[in-house]
Formats: sequence, structure tokens, C-alpha cells
Amino acid sequence: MVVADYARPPGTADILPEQAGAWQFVEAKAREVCERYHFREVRTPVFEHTEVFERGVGDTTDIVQKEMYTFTDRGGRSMTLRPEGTAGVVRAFNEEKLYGGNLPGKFFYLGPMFRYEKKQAGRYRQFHQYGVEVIGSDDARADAEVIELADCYLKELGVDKYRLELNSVGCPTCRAAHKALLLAHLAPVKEELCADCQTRFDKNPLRILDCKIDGKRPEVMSAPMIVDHLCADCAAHFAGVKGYLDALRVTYELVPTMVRGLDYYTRTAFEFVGTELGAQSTIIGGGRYNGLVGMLGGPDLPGVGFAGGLERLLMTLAEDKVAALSADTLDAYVIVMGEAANRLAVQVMQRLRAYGLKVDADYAGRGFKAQLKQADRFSAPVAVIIGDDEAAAKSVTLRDMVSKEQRLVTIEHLLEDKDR
RNA sequence: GUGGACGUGGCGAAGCGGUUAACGCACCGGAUUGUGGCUCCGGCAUACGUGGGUUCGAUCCCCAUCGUUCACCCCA
Repeated sequence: MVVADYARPPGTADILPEQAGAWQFVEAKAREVCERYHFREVRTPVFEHTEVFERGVGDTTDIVQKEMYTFTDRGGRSMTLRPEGTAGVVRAFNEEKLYGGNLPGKFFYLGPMFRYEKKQAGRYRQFHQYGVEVIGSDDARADAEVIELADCYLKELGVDKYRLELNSVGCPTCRAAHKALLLAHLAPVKEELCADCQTRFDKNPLRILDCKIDGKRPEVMSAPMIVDHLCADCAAHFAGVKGYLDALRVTYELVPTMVRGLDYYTRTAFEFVGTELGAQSTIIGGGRYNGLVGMLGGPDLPGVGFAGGLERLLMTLAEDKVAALSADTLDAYVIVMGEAANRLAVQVMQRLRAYGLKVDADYAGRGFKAQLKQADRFSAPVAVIIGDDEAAAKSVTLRDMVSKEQRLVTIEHLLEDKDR
């Protein structure tokens, strides 16, 4: 058993070689798709001044109120491990004055995020997200592009068990007006709502609409939806987004009750939901955040983006696919018998590797048969056998592991003989 | 933070008051000398999360604790 003192912290994971291949695949695909859409990578620190997140994510959110890994550094400053990526990217955008350059700025990021939450399927304390941001455009095409990029990424990954939920949460103006309507509508039944909704009533009434308990109450179902009370500008923008998505043949589902948890969202909100996952089924979530850049001290520029959870994405990949992506194979396995052969063997390995082949040999003192077994284990098509006989003749025996044919080759000819 | 379930060798998994604590996988070796993937034979660790308690006796019962897991909340 694991010695408790040395166990990894709850909610973290060791990604072992059997998984790493799949991770590399998912990450490489994310980078590749982003580059194609002309998003460029930014790497920001994994920790920031706490204020960046309090301000950027919103201090009424659960993330800020109870999920941040915050610590005081030796200089007495309050630092926080990033709980999400957008705030840091926007901070960098402002700090490096990228608003003075070509707009909109299109960025993507990939890396670990930290949230102090109780572990659950699809939820970790250290998890990995990749995300994209378009800063400096309010064009509905930007919203559509970001959504279509996410859709494209999932498709190219081979993920198809998902649906896209879409909504508009309006701007501060129409949201305030709607909130008044909503509260007036729900006030008569406030006392009948569940405990959670009682607090939501004051804190975030939009959430009452998708409550699992109260969501089906007639009074709640008949409540005014924000999407039906958008101001003219927001309505036009939303119509634009839907129009472009239609043109792009991205299928979506309008979900008027979907609101997102981070304070900075305005107008477009969307989620890609895995249909075969557990309770934590959002694999990509995002939307527009028109006030955020200004809130973090920059100019008043709009933005749109999304973030996707890599762990959740990996969960949707078939197990055999993950295994195949992480398969442990070799191009050749070197079998050595006898002390004298070792010197020649290490030289042969060096040359084969320099040539670009993936080669290994036994260092565990295995016998001849066991070494052949190793060659099988790693599915090596060729075994390079070097015994004292070969060493004396400055040659190696190449054994085709499938046909079982063997031939003696001098080391000079080993490479040019293209062996493989 | 709240609630339920669980915690046996590297992994999976029986046992549920007194057993040498099964079995499967994996791993190692052998089945005539330097030739594998199948089969057969043998070996392997000394494993009952931790700390208390009940008992003549606890892996099996009780409590606590740590951890895992699922769900709520919320989110990727």
C-alpha cells in the first residue's frame, strides 16, 4: 500500500506512459487545429496575483468564493494557482499592450488549471484545459468561428457523442431589465423554492431556471427567459451567430435555461456536452465576455472564447483507441549473448538510433529466450542478435520476427543494407 | 462543503469471527546446449489502508481517521 505521507494529493493524477500517448495526441490535435484557424499560442504563468481572478472571474462565483488555491508568497503577496485560463490571457493581453497591435488578437493556450473541489468523475483539483480567445471583435463571425473550431476539433478527434447547447445571456443592460422581470415573476413563490434556489434568488436568479428540483415547477417554467428579452443589439448579434452556424452546418440546440457560471459572460454562451459521460459532462464551454478586458484594466474591448477539459475529452475516447495511441513498440530489439558482445551491441544500438530507429535491449540479465520474448512484447519486427560469434566476426544476425528468416550482416552493411 | 458505497499481493478478485487468506492476470524460470509469440510445469511476493475498541481469538463486528468512488452544489 501507499505510504500516506507520500501519496499524491487528492484530485491529482499521475499520467503514466500507458496514457501519455493519448494525451500527446489530444494536445497535438488541439495545437494543429488552432494553428489552422490562425490562433497563436500564449503561455501565461500558472499562478497570478489573486486579484486577477477575483476581478476577472468574478468574486460572486463559486470558483473565487471557495475553489481557489490561494497562498501568500514570501513577499507577502497573495497569489493564486490559476483556476481557468481566460483571466490570465486577458491580463497578459493588457499588460503586454497587445491591444496596440493587430486586432482582433487570436490566441490559444493549453495547460494545467487548479480548483479546490471534491474529486469526482471528470473533475479534478489539477486538471488540464486548452482554450481559445478572440479579443477585440464583436463580430458574430468571431463567435461562430470559435464554436466551429471546437466542433471541428471534436470531430477530428473522433469524438461524436456530444451535442452543442447554445444560448444568449445578453448584456448588462438587457440582463438588468430581465432580472427585474424574473424576480417579479418568481417573488410570489419564492418561499416554496428549494433551499438552493432561495439563495439563488438573490445571488444568481438565472440559475433557478435550470434547477433540477424547481426547474419543472409551472411558475418556473413559465418564467421569462433572458433570450426572449434581449435588447435590440444583443438580439441582432445572436441572430447573426445562429445564421453563421447554420451556414457552417454546425448543429446546435437552443437551450434558454443554460447560463454559465463565470461572471464575465455576455451574449453568446455555449456548451459542448458529452452524451455518454457522468454528471460532469461538459467537455467544452465558452462564450462572449465583452466587459472583461476593461475590467482587468485594459481598453474596452470585446472578446469570445472557450475552454475544454482534456480529461473529459480523453474519457470520451474509446479505450482501445487510447491503448493504441500509447502502444509500447520498437523497430528493433537487440539480443546480446556474452560479455564480449556487449561492446559491439551498444555501438550497434547507437548507430541504429542515430539512424532514426526505435531500439532497445535487455539490461535485466535475461536469458536468450527471454530476450526473444521481449522482442515480441515490443512487437519489434526485427531482432538483432549479437553473440560472441557475431562479435568476433564484426557482424550481427538479423532475425525477421515474422518469417523467422535470419541472415548475417557485417556492421558496415547494417545500415546501408537498410535492414529494417 | 453535503450525502451514499467501498478500501485484501503490481493489477483484478474470493473469503466475512478461529483457513497454510483461494483463484485469475502480470512477472521470473524450465520443458536437452544461442531462437520467441500457443501449451505444459514450477516459482514469485509474505497482501487484509491506518489507529483504537469488542472478543479467548478479528481480514471479517464497532468507532475514528485517511484514501478511493458516485451523486449533490458548481464546473472543464
